[in-house]
Amino acid sequence: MDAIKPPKTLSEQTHDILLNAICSGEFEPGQRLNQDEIAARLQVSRQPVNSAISVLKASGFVEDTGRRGVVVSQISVDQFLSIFELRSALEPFAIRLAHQRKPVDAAKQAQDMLKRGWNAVASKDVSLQINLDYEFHEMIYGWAGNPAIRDTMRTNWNHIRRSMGVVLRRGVASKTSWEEHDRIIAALMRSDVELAEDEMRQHIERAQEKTAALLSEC
Amino acid sequence: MDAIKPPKTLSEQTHDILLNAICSGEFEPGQRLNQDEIAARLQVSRQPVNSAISVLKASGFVEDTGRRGVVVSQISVDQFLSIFELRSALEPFAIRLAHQRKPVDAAKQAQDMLKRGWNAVASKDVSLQINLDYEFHEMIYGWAGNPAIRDTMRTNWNHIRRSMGVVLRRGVASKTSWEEHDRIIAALMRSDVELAEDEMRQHIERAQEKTAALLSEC
DNA sequence: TTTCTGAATTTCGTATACGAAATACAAGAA
DNA sequence: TTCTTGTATTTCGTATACGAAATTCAGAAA
Repeated sequence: MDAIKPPKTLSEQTHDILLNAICSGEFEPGQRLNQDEIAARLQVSRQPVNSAISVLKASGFVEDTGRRGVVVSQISVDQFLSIFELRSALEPFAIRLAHQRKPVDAAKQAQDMLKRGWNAVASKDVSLQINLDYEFHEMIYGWAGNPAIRDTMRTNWNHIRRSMGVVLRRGVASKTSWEEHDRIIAALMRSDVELAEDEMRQHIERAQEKTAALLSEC
Repeated sequence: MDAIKPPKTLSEQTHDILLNAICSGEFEPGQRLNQDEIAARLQVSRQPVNSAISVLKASGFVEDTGRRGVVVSQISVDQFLSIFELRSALEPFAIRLAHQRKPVDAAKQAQDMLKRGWNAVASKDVSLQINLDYEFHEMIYGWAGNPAIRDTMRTNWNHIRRSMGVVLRRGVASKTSWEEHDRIIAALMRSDVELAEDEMRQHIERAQEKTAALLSEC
């Protein structure tokens, strides 16, 4: 029997809500975070808000102004590119590990995942597409059996989400993205690691190019 | 003229002190963190302590017991191995980037760094050796010009420090480690990227083997 | 003796209070 | 008018207060 977990604290809930607001684009880069205002809106005292902001500051989603309070961090194109550069090394590596360690029901998981992805593309629901894109990659990290890779990418993903939202909202088709996911899985299931790694590398590079072009526009 | 920076808040100072206590091994894995006790010892109220602990929890250095308060996270051998697996992909990649982007005074920086490293080996000062080992690798990340890699490794490094302390305190010579650093720099300065990458890969693997063996002993 | 039970204690999360520093703004000087 | 300067307001960080939940432990029941 599982132990009963205590429910999330107000501080944690506040953190999650703020993080999501930032990553979904609801709070724009540069926007000031006023503790009183947030506390009032969430119907809590300033204490959990202050605590949540400390965590956000430590993970780089907000930054000190040097003056009063914090603002949502800017999405710098350089930072974005550096994350994709990191991914271009890590994700093919994860594919290699996944090939060695993937569970027996990997094919089944993959089919399910891809199906949900294509449904999202059909539905034109942008935020669902972003979430499923992450879920796809996290599935691979899971197969790779390396928690350090998963944690690293989880943090970076939130930074990417902020940029992706901008891009996808501008109507860039995520159809090609899921075609690439299809091919990655196909190669992996055929145990053609070299090809799977290469498809992944290209997938990342294409996503980077598409996004960077749009980011530098605005 | 540079702007005057506000001094670190008590919350941030408390966080830094606790993080260091955890990573240096002063606080052992499993040890309970009592907010009142810490507050009294640091001569602050519980508020900054609570805030600091929230940040430590988010970054995985402490974990909820499900009961009351938090404890220092266990150093799991699996987690340790996964970080080194991550490094084995990232660090050679960083070398490749560093080769392309290193600054003109890289050779000078490297000589200085290596000299300080060898002095530390001679001095037998364990914590200095650990710090300089990190500084060496961070120098490479700096040359690589990729902030995402640097941030990723900075977080993971604190987890590594906890394990390294155990190993180095048991008298494992860090002499070989600096010999390897020497060879990495030599290859990089000769622009032999393939060799430099390979030396780095081996450096990581050897460090992993040494540490893992000792970790599983205790 | 050992096991159970519930009151006392501890210790957390959160609310509220307070002082300090920054911003906003109005009134006077140029 | 525009610039300066002193004051009121805002808003942060931190201290303190308080209620709730978990732990501890003394005393009763077995």
